[in-house]
Parts: sequence; structure tokens; C-alpha cells
Amino acid sequence: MGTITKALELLNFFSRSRPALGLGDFVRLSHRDKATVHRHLVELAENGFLEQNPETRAYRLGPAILRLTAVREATMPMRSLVAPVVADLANEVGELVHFSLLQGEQLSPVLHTDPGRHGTQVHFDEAEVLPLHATSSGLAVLAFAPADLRKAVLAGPLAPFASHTITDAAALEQALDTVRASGFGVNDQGFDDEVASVAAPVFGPDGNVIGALGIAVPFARMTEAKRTEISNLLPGGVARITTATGGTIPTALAEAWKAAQPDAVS
Amino acid sequence: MGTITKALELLNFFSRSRPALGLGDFVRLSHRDKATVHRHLVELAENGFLEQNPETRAYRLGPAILRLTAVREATMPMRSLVAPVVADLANEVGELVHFSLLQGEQLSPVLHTDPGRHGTQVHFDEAEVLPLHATSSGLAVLAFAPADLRKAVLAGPLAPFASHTITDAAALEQALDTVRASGFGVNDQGFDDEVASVAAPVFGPDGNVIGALGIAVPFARMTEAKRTEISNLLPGGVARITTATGGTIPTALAEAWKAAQPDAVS
DNA sequence: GTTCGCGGTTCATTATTTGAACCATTGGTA
DNA sequence: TACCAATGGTTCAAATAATGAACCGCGAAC
Repeated sequence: MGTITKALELLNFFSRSRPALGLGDFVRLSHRDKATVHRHLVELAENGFLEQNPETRAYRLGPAILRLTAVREATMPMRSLVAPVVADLANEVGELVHFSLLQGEQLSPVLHTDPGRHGTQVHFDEAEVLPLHATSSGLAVLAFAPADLRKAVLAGPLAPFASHTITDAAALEQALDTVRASGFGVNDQGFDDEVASVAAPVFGPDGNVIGALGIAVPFARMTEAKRTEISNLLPGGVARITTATGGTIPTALAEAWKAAQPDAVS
Repeated sequence: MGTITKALELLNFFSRSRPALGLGDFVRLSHRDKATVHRHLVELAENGFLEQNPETRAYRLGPAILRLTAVREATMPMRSLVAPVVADLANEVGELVHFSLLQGEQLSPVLHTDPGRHGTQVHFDEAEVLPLHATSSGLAVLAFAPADLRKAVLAGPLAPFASHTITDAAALEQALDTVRASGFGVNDQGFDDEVASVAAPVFGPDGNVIGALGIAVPFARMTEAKRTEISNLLPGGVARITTATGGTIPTALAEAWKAAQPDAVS
């Protein structure tokens, strides 16, 4: 593993619940030597990716990140395109909606909205990357991903995250068939024991999957009626995002959706 | 210079006008060996900071950036707080308004809005970091910055950017006195020969400068009336941002503003 | 068909990263 | 007061990883 990767991985330890970390925290989380971690932190800070609170000496994410986001959004306006769709969906369904982009063999959350209409809320951490085999979004992506990515994930170890995580390659392939047939990735207690979720894949201009739009519901609150509601609403959201980004929805997927909910409005 | 810095510097070559770059571009811009650059690019891509267009093989900024922005914004909601202020100001003044954060001895642009009301427009590149001695925002920050930062900048070389860049330490100190007296950083043709600009510093909760709110106008269009208008409006914008972030405006600065425009509305 | 520029790769040389031990400061505790 | 346990940070020889000149294969242009 290169030095660059080691340094960048430090940035992954930040999360909504852990927005600032001390040197010791990084050492514990990364299992690396203190001196090494410290030099990496300093170098990241010198480049504006981190900044240090001079009083507490804790590190937090720096302004360079914002600058780069501005550049990316100027040319690939994902956030601004997706944000209204996610917000609308969250309002309609009344549950946590999130959008993630495929990044290598994982999913990288872009944004999420929780309407906060209920007492219990699904905890969603945008700093946490999502595994492809253990989330509804991941299954949705994987089912429509290029063969080599699918093969790579099937070959690799399938880490268990919760009681119902699919950890067997054969079972995973079967699950992906189901996803392709229905057009939705479904995952109950596969990533978190208390969460059930449904997701649909999103495609880019070249016809490849680029990410997924997902809805996460506390397991106790996930009824059949809610599943139907979600299945009816998700394709519309995906369509909005896809057209906005100039992508195209594969006909096979559109067919699957149509077959699943013949009464859904376009 | 460490490997991490070398890799991260590659990210700085992106800009609004250059949203995707090929290997050769990076090599030319960075003056480094092709093999080195290539490995850095690959490693950045592996971590989601870049992604490669499989057809053109060009690199663009990746989704990891978005994820990190989401985390930072969740705890330090700069963009979302500042965006409406910048938008309002841009509408009122009819010129390009931008907000930047202090990052080491430079300014890192966070966002900008150009109402696009005129034929000529100031070119503002959010990917470009701004020098402290050659921009109005920089002068505004520097004038109210801790002594050690000011000393560091005064000691370092003052690179010329345009015909009127202050390159002499003594002249710079004098300029900073003027800034402190008026409460505004003013810079005409110091960063770009065709641009005049005015900026005001923004302070954080600890009472230190954290950045600046600036307005850039094509030199030919910058009249005295416009300067007055800007001077009347800028303090309001700074106040909105400062209160939103829980900061406090130093009394000395508030006094300077009051003295400069006794007829300004609060 | 040759040449040019492109992205990408190789491998011996070299320079950078590494980490055990160390220092300084703080906050708690006997 | 003295002591201990954490904290963040630093040092320097040893080990490892980064480096870059030369090379490959490809597609476009002449």
C-alpha cells in the first residue's frame, strides 16, 4: 500500500458523529505508528485537507475539500441535481432517502435526507462507504454492473455486517438474479439488524451503472404497504436523476419495473 | 516535499475551465516524471479522489470529495450558511461575489456567484488558491490576522501577479494599515490587470479571522459610486455570515465601518 | 508506411518513509 | 506534593517505498 493511500485513509475516519479526531484517535483507528500518522496528518493539513484546532489540537476536515467539490459540481453537478429528487422522495415516503455513487468496489454516499417524521430514525453516516454485497443500493448496482466488477466482488470475501448479510457467493448470485427480475435491490437486516431497505440503480450517459438511489426504513416499520409505495416511487426518482445527468435507463430495467407495478404512474 | 503533498497537488490543477485532465496534462503542469505522476493518479483514483473516464482516459475529480464535503458541512456548515449571503449580495451589487477561507498562508475559495448581468465578467476560478498579498480578500484577512501569520507573509517573497501587485514588504504593511483604518481590503489590478476588488474579513467563534467576503469588478466598470455601494453592503453580508457561524466581529472593525459610511443602514 | 504523441509499464537506483524510543505537557490521584 | 497515565509531538538509524530513464503498444496524422 502506498503512502498516499495510507494518508487518504485517515480522512475516512471522519464521520458525522466523529467530526474531529485527535492524533491518538487516528493511531487507534488506523493501527499505524504514531509518528507515521502524525506526519501524514501534518502533510494533509499543509494542503488544506485538514485543519487543526489550535486549542484542542484535534483535526477536522479542511477547506480544500470544499474547493474541490465546487469544481466537481461545476462540471458534474451531482449534488445539486440529485438533492431535490432526494428531498422530494423523502417527503413523499416519509423515510430516509439516500443517493450513492459507485467508487471502485464500494459505494460512496453523496447525500441523504431524513424527513424526521418518526420517533425512530435510521442512522445514516455519509462518511461510511457502503459494501456492495450487504446493502440494497449495493445489490442494485451489482446486479447491473459490468461482469468484471461483479466477478471481483463475488470472488472477494463477503464480510458479514449483520445477522442476514449474504456471505455466500452462490446466494449472492441468486439474490442478484432476483434484483434483475424486480428492478430493485432489497436488503433486510443485511447491513444493520434494525434496518430494511430498497434501492434502484442509476445509470450514466455511457449506459453503465454509476450509483443507486435508496430508501432505508427501520425494520419494525417496514410493512408490505410501504414496500409497495417505495417500489412505486423509486423509479420516478431514478428517472429524474438519470435524465438530468444525461443517462439512459436500460430497457430491461424499465420492463422489470413495469412488470412489478403495472398500476404505477409514470 | 513529501509524496502525499505531491499527489495532492495534482488535484489543484483542476479548475472550472479544466475539469478533466489527461496524464500528459498533469506531467506538463507538475513538471514531474510521467511514471511518478501516473502512479499518483492511480492511487488517488483507487481512493475515489479521482475517477477515470474509460474512453478518453482523462481523470476528473471523484466521489470521495463529495462524501467528505458532506461530513464537513454537517458539522461546519459553511457552504450552506454562506451561499444565500453570497447570492443576495451578488444580486444587490450585480457583480461577482465570492467567499474564501484562510488556509495556511493562502485563501481557499469556497463559493462564488456571478449574477452575469453585464457583458464582461470577472473570471473567478474556485480551484485557484488566492495569495494573501495580492488580493483584496487576502489584504482584508492579513490586516486582521494573528501577528505571526502577518510576519510570515511579510517575510516571504511577494510574487507579482499583475501590474499593481504589492511586492514590497514596507508597502504591504502600509496597505494593511489602510485596511485596518477603513475596514476593507482594496485591491486594484494587483491580482489581475483587468480586475478591481473590495473585500471584508470574516471572523470565527474564537475571534480570529477565518476568511473573507469579496466582490470583484472589471476595472473599467469600477466607479466611485460602485465602491460606495459595495462598502455599504459588504458589512451586512459579513455580519450575516459571522452571526450564522457563531463568530464575533471585533469592535475595532465595526467602528472602522461605521466611520467610513455613517449613512449606511445596519 | 513512417512518425508522432498518447497512456501506461519496468526495474535498478535512490531517497523517503518508517517506528521504537524519547521528550514535554496536562489532568487526575494518592 | 509527588506520582502516574494520557495526551501530542519529535528524533534518527534502518528498512522500505518512491523514483525516473528507457521501453512498450496503440491510434491518428502526414
